[in-house]
Amino acid sequence: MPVTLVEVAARAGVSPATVSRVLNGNYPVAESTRQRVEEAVRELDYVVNAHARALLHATSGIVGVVLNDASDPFFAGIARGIQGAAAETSRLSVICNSEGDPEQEFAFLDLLRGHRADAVILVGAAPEDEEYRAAAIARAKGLRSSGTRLVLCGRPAPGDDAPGDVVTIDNEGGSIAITRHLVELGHRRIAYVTGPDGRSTTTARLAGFRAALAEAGLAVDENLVVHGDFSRQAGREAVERLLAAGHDFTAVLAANDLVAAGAVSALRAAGRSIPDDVSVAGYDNLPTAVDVWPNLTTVHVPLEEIGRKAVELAFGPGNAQETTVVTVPTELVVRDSTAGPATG
Amino acid sequence: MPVTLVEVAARAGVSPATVSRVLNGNYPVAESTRQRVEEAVRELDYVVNAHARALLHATSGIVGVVLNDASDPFFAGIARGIQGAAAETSRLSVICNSEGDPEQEFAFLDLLRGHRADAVILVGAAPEDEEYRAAAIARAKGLRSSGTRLVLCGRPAPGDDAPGDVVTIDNEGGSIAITRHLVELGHRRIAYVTGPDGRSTTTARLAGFRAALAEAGLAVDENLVVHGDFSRQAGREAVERLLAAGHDFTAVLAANDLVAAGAVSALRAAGRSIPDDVSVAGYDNLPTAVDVWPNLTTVHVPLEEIGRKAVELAFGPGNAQETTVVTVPTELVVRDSTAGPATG
DNA sequence: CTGTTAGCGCCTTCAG
DNA sequence: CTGAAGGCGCTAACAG
Repeated sequence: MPVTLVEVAARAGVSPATVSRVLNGNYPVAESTRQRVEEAVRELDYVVNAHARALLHATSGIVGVVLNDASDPFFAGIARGIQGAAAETSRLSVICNSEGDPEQEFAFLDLLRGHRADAVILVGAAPEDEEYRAAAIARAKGLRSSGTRLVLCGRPAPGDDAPGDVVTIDNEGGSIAITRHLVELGHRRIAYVTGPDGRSTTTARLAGFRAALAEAGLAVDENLVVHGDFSRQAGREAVERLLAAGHDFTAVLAANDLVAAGAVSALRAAGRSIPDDVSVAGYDNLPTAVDVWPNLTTVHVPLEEIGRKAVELAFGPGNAQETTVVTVPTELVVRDSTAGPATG
Repeated sequence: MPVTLVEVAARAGVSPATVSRVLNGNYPVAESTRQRVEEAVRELDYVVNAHARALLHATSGIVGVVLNDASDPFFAGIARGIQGAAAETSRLSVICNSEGDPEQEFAFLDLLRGHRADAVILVGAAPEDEEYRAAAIARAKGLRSSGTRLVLCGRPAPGDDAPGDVVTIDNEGGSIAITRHLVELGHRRIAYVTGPDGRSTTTARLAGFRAALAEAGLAVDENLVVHGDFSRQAGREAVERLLAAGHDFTAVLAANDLVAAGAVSALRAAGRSIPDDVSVAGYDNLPTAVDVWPNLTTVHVPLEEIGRKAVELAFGPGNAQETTVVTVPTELVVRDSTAGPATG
């Protein structure tokens, strides 16, 4: 049904080859011919068929972004950076929500491979089990053999031999910084509401927490370490459980700002004032961190920059076999939700 | 570079057609042959070329989503609904951020047309000027002539003759409801921080505000109507300006929850307590509405449902010339940020 | 049940 | 500078 190049050629009274040359502009065409063709294009409202073109070039101009959930501000921030950078190379970004389900993730990877994506950027923490790792490596190899570049974003490489560049976040460093901040304020009993178990991000942030406490000569009370996912609700429920169990703590460190926001509601509902009774700290410095009252102390993660970096790696010069690993730094942001513990 | 169907055929010792039949499964093939083919596919790690396929079918299995900014929770919510519904019809969603720039929006529309998208869903308020309208209608016709379905989401149809189904939000109704709520609480001097000027959503919500006040026999003080965009910062700045100008008001109605969150910070910074000194109400019932303290009274907009509806319309039976318009209802959600004005 | 043939829409030689 | 021809990878007839 759509207009084809042949029809344009007929209308302009030239051969299809000439139309193609005008369209691509990379070949000499007489000015008068060009004008006639351009007019025909306009009159017929012709748009080239991207598939026919992709079939010839074995490339598609699309960048696949596979992430858990684009409505989560963490992923949204990275996706935003990717889109911006991809658009600058005039490529279309395709965002795919895997809902954190490895099966869906792999399905999207195959789909994207079928579409001959120029690059696929896989965003977010990875499951840490062996089976997943093996499958991920296989997928990575498959993508490369199809000529699709792969960049991992916010997760470590699945293995040394796996192809694909990597943009990781200094999660452990940020976690150390914010834990130190609490310790320096005088907190000794700090609750930690982590992300989902067995995910690389969770592990790294938790490791930072433990490292900072160890450094200060403080023991970790395992009763105060609660698992959840990266949602408000998880934060709320975790703190409710902690409170119900009668555990004693003067600060809550959360896996991210959403969790922290949930923690804040739970504490407030229990009549604890923040930061006077309990300090709360988040992670990621999501936009909502300043909606929460008091504004959250958190760790800034340069989300958009991470996305841009990923695109840079995908299409940068290091187009070869080597895999580049970039680690973006994080930075402590002190706001109003943390203070010294109540004396006594 | 990628493996082709012909190579698979050679490996399995059959003809390309047979491989195709195995792959598509819609044609009888001997069990033994099928197994040999499947093995070859596995060994070679073959994935069909989606472009070659699309070239035959004149369809691509992709749904284009064009919106201002996927990291904005309003758009993220709708996009989420679209993705879910599109996935159920095993179609890939392509999200494109236009940054609210009509030119980019049109560029994406053309791009998507070139990719022979099965449908394009255009999300968000539209500029209200004539020039844009004309261009939008032209694009809509172009898409239809290429066999791409168009659905408008959160905006009215550009014209009676423009093709494309529409999912609109009852913005005016929601605005009336929340304004009435404030009036019933006893507020008489209500500030309104609107969205960007000349956008359909802004106009509808403002109209609702005016209608509800008129209904109550109240005059609108134009000094209290301030324009901004749909951001926290706009909310903060608008309220700062209102305060600086010494205007007197007992409630702030915001264009959306982000703006309301900004308004809350500005008020708090000025030492006003909410809702005791000033009531604040938002719109959209974004996730962050419950991060703000006090939790925001707002108007619920069923974002995901809107997205799902849009996909339904795109691929539903009403596949014909007619354009369907669906208006989704909104609902008042009363939380803690609104109360009666301080007496005196 | 399986192979052969033609062609989707475009671009890229190769001639003219 | 322009046209004709072949083929990218796949599938839908048409034979067998």
